[in-house]
Amino acid sequence: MASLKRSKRRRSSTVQNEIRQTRPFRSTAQEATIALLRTASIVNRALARVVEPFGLSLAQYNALRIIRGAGTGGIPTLSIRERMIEEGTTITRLLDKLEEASLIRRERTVPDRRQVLCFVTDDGRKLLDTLDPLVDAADEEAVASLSQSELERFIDLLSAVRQTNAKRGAPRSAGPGRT
Amino acid sequence: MASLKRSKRRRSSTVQNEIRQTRPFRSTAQEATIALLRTASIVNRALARVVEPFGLSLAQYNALRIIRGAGTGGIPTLSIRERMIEEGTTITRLLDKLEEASLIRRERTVPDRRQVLCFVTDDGRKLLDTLDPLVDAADEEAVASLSQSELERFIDLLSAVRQTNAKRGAPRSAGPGRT
DNA sequence: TGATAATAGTTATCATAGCAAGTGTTGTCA
DNA sequence: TGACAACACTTGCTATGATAACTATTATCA
Repeated sequence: MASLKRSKRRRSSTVQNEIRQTRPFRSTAQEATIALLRTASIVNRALARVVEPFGLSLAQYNALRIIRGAGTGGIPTLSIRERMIEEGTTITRLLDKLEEASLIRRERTVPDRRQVLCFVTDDGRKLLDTLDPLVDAADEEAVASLSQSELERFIDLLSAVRQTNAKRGAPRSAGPGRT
Repeated sequence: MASLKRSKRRRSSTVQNEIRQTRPFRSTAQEATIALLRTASIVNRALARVVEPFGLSLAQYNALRIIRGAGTGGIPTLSIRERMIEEGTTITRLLDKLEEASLIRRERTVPDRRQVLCFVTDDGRKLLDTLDPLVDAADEEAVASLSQSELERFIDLLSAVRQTNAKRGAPRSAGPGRT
């Protein structure tokens, strides 16, 4: 995967060619947001196609991984939601499905009976063991056109964009939840 | 909006802090795809909130803009779909809504009665005239943390990612449809 | 200790996305 | 010219996401 030669790239944009808009983008900012959304949509579907044959949506797979990542102590429902890619999503039904499929198990906590802790089951762990290498490969493929340094630059730029938008609009929990 | 000082940024990742995963990302590629999806999700919702008060989803707004962009000649239904951010989406019902709201009008073409041309109405144009500056502002805000040169770099990187993924997975029409 | 607020989830509602199958129209070609 | 393929949507179905309202439990504090 040779890194792209784009050192002298003309500022006439590829998204514009792809979308074939009659008039040019009204601003570079607009071009960037559209490129971002479009790219994410494409990558999202590519990844979704990897896990769907196993009966999971991408969101379910991510939730399952988050639950496994929490270890033997389990993780409360809302903590999962905070860590999901889509932050606002309704987590309960997603977990219902995972529980129906015996991939996780849930139980109310002892001192605080409001909380529900989630644990991955052996079945869940087994499924993840199967899926992880496939998803890893898909991740690599998705960004295969970027060199390692481009990748890091890419991550930095994305972080910067998130940081501006995290303040207003997508409030995240403040305190450092334990993990 | 001064561009961020990140010249010597440590490679310990912000997404990782945000998502507070117990174990680190398994690869830079994984970190990048998650950062991409998460960032897009945040920006998507920020933009959606701008147009929703006007009764439009972001997808509807985009479709409406595409139709307007086609000019007085109109644009066939499937050409709209090709240019949408979400490529696979079912466009018919989306257009139904726009037509119900009198923002567009549709008619079968004369020689080829399979096609349905879409035109923006005066109401639609008026609504866009109201929305455009708001969306423009939201676009600028979404990427406000990036300098102009960072923006262009960002767009380049996104283009590169799309190009790898466009081949397999998200087949786009080949020929240059007229516009 | 009893009212009120804050937490942690759950449920309801509605709109949209994704996929697949169906319909009507045109093109191709024996 | 008649069958079959290709095209341009359209419709049905299921699942997911966004919001908001609701329930149960715990914390606060006069």
